[in-house]
Amino acid sequence: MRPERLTLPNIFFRTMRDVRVRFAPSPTGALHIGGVRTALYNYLLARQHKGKMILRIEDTDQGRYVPGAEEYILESLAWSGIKIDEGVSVGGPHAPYRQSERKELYKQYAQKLIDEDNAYYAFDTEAELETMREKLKAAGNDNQQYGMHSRMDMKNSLTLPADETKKLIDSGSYVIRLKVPAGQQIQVNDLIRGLVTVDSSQIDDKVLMKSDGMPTYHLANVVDDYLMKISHVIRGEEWLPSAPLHVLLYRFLGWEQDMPQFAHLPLLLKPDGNGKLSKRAADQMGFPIFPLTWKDPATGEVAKGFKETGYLPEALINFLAFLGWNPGTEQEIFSMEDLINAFSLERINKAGAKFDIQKAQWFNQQYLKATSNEILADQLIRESGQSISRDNAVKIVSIMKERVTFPREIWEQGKFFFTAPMGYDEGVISKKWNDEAVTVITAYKNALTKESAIDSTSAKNVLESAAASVNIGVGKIMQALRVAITGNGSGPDLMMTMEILGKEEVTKRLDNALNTIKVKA
RNA sequence: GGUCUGUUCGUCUAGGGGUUAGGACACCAGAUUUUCAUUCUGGUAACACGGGUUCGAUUCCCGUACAGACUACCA
Repeated sequence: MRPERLTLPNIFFRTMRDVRVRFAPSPTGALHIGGVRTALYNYLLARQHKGKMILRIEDTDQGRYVPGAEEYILESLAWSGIKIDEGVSVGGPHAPYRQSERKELYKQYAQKLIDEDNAYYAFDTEAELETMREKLKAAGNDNQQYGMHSRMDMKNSLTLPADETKKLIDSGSYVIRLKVPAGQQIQVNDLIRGLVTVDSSQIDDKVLMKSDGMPTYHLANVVDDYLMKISHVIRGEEWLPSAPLHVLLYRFLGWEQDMPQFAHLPLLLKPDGNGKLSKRAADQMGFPIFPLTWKDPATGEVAKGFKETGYLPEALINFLAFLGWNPGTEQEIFSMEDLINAFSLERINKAGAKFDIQKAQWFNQQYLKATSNEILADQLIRESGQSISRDNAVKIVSIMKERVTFPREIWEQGKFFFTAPMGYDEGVISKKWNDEAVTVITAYKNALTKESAIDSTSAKNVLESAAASVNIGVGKIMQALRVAITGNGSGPDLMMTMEILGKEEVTKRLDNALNTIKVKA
């Protein structure tokens, strides 16, 4: 039996409460593919329960703000098919949704914590903090943190006389730290991992308000989740260690009854070795890590996205959904609609998932094959820049799409549909371009000239009779014929290729091949 | 180092006290195909280790190992 992850009251609680989830990235660069998955799981839960998906921008670190990142996040989610019900760009009842614009809001909650002796002012310099850590380390202390073992040795409103404290506060340079109580077992009931218990001695007196007046993630996230009536916090596993701190904050703020449920997602790991998926790892393996192409405004460096690489959003989403979750059936192809119906937090895995780009390619191929010829034909006409009839475009696409992983490969590998070969595959020439081939192809060309037009059937019939007339099997010269027409040793159905090319073009190319390719002695 | 989390084929995973441990990707082989691809069929391949509990453990418990995350006035 699976371990019990939901207690009965929890189930009751969840069904009684409107599902409101949020995706809360910080605009410090391009959205990582793992972030897309986190957003996806949030979205799936929201849609399944007819709830709301909220996008909140966590830009409390002004130093790390990257221009364009927010727009990038919006565009990436839109491309992925993840729709935002409330948040930046769409607004909503809890606006603003950008934390920097909510700055004033957090102060009162920090003040409440101070008033109730659950937080305090601290004035230590960076150097003093460093000294403290070193001292604790030298003394053999296991955790070198600003907390119950060290706070009374530091420069803060707990240790300084009231008048000096006031002076320092008035000077404006201070932080507010949480006063973590001693000897408590803090429990987080994680929907994926079960009950996680941490001793409060392991939690340090985290900074809640920074000296620039901005809240840290911990405060802002708890305040906003409460104010925005978030029902489920679904986020990456890297947040699990700080979840007890957040529980403490909810408790001190008097919001424990309304605290959201937590679900900490397993990490996305790099394909080889260990460690979490990074841009560096992706670069090494030669696959994208961002949904859309991203140009770093600081360095000018460009990172190609999944979209630009040729991934279809539906395929990427399907693939991503299965990294850490599965429906428990043998169905693998899931549309967004299917995912919304089938998704459940209970079936999310605990262990990290390695990012297997080959599986992503397989999904892409499945979705490409399922895409209608008409849609792909329009794309082909647009992207190839060639003037071809829609009829022919549909034919090209229908024989090419089975063979490729990405749509662009249809025209990359089908160049010969538009231009006569500039050269011929050497390997095929040396093996297959012999007297027999020349005999049959010459006979074939002559027979073709007498036809008024060709389609794949007549092309084949004519070829067979031409080959029979010189007593040579068709099979022996097929590759030579292909190379004469396309320049390549392999490709889609040759008869259909000839139909698309038309009689004139085919005979022209055969002539050309007959004239230029020499039979090896 | 400390805290937390995790560990089923190479990868994503199903399963769960007695199973031939299932599927998918990848890989290999065969069939089909004029070639390559597709498609079809088949195959190789896994319960990290050690102790318990039990008639029986891959499944439950405890350890160990390994891995990861966190350990900022970053999120």
